[in-house]
Amino acid sequence: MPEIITKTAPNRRNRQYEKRLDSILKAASKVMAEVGFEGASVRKVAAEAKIGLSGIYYYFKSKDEMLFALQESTFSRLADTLKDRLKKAESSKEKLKAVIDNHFHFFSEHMDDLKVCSYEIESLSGEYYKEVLKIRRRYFDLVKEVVAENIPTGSLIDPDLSALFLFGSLNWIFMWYDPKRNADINSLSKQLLKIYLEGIAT
Amino acid sequence: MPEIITKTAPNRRNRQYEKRLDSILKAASKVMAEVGFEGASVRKVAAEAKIGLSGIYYYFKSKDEMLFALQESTFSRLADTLKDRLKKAESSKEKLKAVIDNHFHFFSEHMDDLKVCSYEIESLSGEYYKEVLKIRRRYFDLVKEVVAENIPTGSLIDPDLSALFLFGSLNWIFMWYDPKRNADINSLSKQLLKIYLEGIAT
DNA sequence: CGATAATTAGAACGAACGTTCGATTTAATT
DNA sequence: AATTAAATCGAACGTTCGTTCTAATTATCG
Repeated sequence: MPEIITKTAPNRRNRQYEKRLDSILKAASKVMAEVGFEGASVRKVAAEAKIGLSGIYYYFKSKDEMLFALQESTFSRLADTLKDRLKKAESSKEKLKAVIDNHFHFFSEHMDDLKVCSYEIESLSGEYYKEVLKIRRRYFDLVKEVVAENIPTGSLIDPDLSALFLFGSLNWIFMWYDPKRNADINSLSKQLLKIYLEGIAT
Repeated sequence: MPEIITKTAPNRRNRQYEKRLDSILKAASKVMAEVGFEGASVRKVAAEAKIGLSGIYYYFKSKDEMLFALQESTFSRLADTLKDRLKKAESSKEKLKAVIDNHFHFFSEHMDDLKVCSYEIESLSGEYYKEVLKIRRRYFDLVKEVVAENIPTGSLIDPDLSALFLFGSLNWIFMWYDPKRNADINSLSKQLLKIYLEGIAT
């Protein structure tokens, strides 16, 4: 039963600590996005981060904690940028556009991070798992509310289901998106918004 | 560079061979769905299949081949049931309903198989990877055609993108579906069809 | 039953795994 | 420059990994 307390650096004299930690997380997300959490050995992550194997354990007490830190950091950033965008949106439709835009843009800028977050929840267990679930839940509720606003009153459409289907379209992008081949993100975003609001048959 | 030739059983006198092979594939999909391909050790699969560790290698020459066989078998069945349903459909809309129904029903009956197929493509490499890609491509094209039929002429909607978004909604179900909590499959299917055709805002 | 082939089991291989530890190097403070 | 703490390193630990043997078992056929 791991404790989840953000390691508070004790008055560090060397200011490189945070940067090093970030660079390890970046390496971790790159390796894990490529070969999955189980396949991402601590040795590979260490090599990618240009640090010794044991050096990793100066920053994380276990491989699990590393994944947890990565997920927490990523989801926090994703939710923060969404909240910012939502503030600026003035209609329900604009809010929905903000959700889709934010997700796709965040994806295009942090593919590895988001991929790991999307596919490696079940690799966590115990307290780590529960905590990440809570963070995800908050993000989901945020989106669900926006979705609900776009469903006319009296409609038979279920907001929960709709939001889940939307998440599917948003996250499945990992399976096919190729920066070289595919259209720009804004075009993707526009198309999904149109389909999700009006359907393909209109 | 592995050869991909379906092992032709040489006039077996013991008819248990096929059943044993199926039981191993079933065990493999169960374990892999739970802990992923990397996490699914051959020992765990063997234990689940109630066979000795080395017994596995009588049926498969490597762990990779096991995953390949599982994916090939699953996708073949999925595509076959879809083709059957499409034959019976009489309108474009009914065809689309067939696609969604088929996918969700296949999911509910073979969750483990489909989960592994959805998330473990990249675990394959070389010839195995290429071959599975071809099979997936065929299935995708099948669906894309149905999607395209449902897009009015002159519409700005891109069939490829639409199909990909649909696949997202269909496959993301792994992330949230709980047989105990969620509504029945038919209800899910209906909702997605409605949303996908008409949007949430109508 | 005896022969033959199909199937399983057990032990072993080197390699890679996550983690720990003590020693060493680097940087900041006096 | 000396001291102290932060940061890194290399070696080693016990396990587990995928795979390969050879021997034993089982089922089928003459």
